[in-house]
Amino acid sequence: MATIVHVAKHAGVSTATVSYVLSGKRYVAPETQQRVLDAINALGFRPNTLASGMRKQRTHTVALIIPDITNPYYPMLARGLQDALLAEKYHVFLCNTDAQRDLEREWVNDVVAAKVSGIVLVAFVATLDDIQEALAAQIPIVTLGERLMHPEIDTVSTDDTAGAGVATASLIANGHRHIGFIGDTQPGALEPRFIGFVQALTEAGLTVMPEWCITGDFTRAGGERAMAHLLTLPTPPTAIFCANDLLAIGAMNVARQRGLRVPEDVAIVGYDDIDAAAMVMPALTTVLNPAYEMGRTAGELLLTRMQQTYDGARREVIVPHQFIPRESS
Amino acid sequence: MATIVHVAKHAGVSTATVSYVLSGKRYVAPETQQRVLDAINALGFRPNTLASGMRKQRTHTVALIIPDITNPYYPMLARGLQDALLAEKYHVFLCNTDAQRDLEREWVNDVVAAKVSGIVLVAFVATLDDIQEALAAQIPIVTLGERLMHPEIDTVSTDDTAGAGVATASLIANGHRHIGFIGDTQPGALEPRFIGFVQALTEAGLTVMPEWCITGDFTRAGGERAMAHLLTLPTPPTAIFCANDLLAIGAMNVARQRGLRVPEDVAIVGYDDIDAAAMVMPALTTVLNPAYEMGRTAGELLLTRMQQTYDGARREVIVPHQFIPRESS
DNA sequence: AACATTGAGGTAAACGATTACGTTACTTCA
DNA sequence: TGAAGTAACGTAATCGTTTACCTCAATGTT
Repeated sequence: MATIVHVAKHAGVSTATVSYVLSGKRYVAPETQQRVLDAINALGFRPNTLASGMRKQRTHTVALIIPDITNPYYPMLARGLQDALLAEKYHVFLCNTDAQRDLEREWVNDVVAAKVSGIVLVAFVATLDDIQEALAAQIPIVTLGERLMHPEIDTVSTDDTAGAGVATASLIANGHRHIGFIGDTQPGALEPRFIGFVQALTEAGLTVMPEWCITGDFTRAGGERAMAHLLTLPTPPTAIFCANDLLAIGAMNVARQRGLRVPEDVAIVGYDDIDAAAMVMPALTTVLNPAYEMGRTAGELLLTRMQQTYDGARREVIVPHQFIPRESS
Repeated sequence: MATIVHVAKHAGVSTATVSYVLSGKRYVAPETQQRVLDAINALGFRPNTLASGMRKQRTHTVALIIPDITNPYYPMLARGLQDALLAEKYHVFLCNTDAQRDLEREWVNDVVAAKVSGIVLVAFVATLDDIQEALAAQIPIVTLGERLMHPEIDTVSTDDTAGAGVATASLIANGHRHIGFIGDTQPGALEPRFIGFVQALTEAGLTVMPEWCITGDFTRAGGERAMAHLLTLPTPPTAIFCANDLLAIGAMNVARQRGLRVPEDVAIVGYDDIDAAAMVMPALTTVLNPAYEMGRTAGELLLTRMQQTYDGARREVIVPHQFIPRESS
């Protein structure tokens, strides 16, 4: 493999000059530049990123730390991030934490040691304490969601409360008065969707019925169980807002198995707009969780920090949600 | 940040000794070992992977080069790979090629320059010529699918021909005699599924009707178009084998919109078992394309090469498919 | 003519771990 | 008792770039 030394020899200049024509960090006479470029081509030289990373203590790599790439939400996020970074040729490191705190912490420390140039973190349980090393190493971080607040951490998030509000309001606008909820009612990452649901009902002058608000575990099976339970009630709701599409699809399947028509007998709205949402019948009304857009935005924020074109105060960008009416409501 | 020099000073030994207790590559007296370990803890030392990579010309990182992480098949693959590599603490680099040849080539060269320890490649269009640099650099490669044959490249694949055969045979066993195909009938990555289809029909003494074999473009819309076309035929098939689930779901949706019952009026079988397959109604009969298993296997093969516990001849492992009967057939 | 300035590019010290060679102090045994 | 062997560890070159300092010649200034 040709190194910068070989190139320098071949072009009759010093290694410094080669390095400078590559980086453009100082003026090099046009003819000299050409000689160097020719030498590079002739030898098929490729800079050794390791050596360069070692010197600069940065690797032109971004770590994407997420719970699980297998969750249909994250591939989109990953793609958005990559597309944003592509132009500047950053690579991306993929880290699955399974939403476990020790793994989240471990990965952060790991990628700090690996001298990544930036980190995109989807933290489910980590606290500021867990990312101390990254902060100390001055590595730019962007978090998704609002769990981690810090003056030097940019965050991109969605206004899930508003999204859930719009979804619920659409049910109300369709004439429903008995509206249930399947999802997480406890403080946590998905709580805003419950809050938006409650707000929409309250604003419409409707009361929230606790027995219609079921905690499911965000899987299709969870949705099935929750729906089965709701249908045992003397007066089940006529419409249900589910905190994600998996729950909604599970609920819908159970409803139809019991002979109920969707949306005539029971209307169902989901959240996220996963692939399957458009494929089921009836197609699921839902709220698009703009994963791609969030990934891209995170990448853009990160880029400005990594390239030092911005180093001001914390930024928070909120990517708009989008209501997607289909057939299930 | 503490370096190995600090640790050495703190423990009163040389850097060599520190390095050796870390790697275990030569005997160090137990008490000395303990002193070093204590120093490491006291200083919070973490080896600089860049420095080590530079010296060893390997980075303990594996590149996963795939067309598109957004395609629901690949996240599973990625996870399988990661899980296999986790124990040995290899990282994974994610590279999307969009199945474009120049990108495939570019990424291979890129990760070679980045001195990855291994490559998992899902090549759609690349030829041996495109991965020349990786071969020259002696970097272990595992390819998925049988496109790239080379004495030093292990490959893991599935027997799609057999899988398609089983799926088609199940249709025949159910009494169908008029069986159609939606997918790719041309030489290419998914051709084996067509071949398996043809073989199954032939073995059962049935003839393949060209007008029932439609080329779709592997999306749901493609499936819809193909099915719409089939239904214009004077005698449409009573069963259809689709080369992937997206096609099958599209086909199924169109059939039901036209008032046909699935599977009574037309039976449908897909391939891959994507998430949505279990969620649609009726749930789709399909063949599991064992992405996770393939990723894990690829990881295992790679590990043996990277750790030099194997350096023999080319290995090819075929991960078994699995027929998943559900409601659509 | 003496000095300052500018343009172009060279020198060599980092960066932090690995490892091929040594070295030193004990044992062992003829 | 001295040569050979061994246990335990140290020295310093090396990997390939980057970049803080220099250097040198040519030009400009008074």
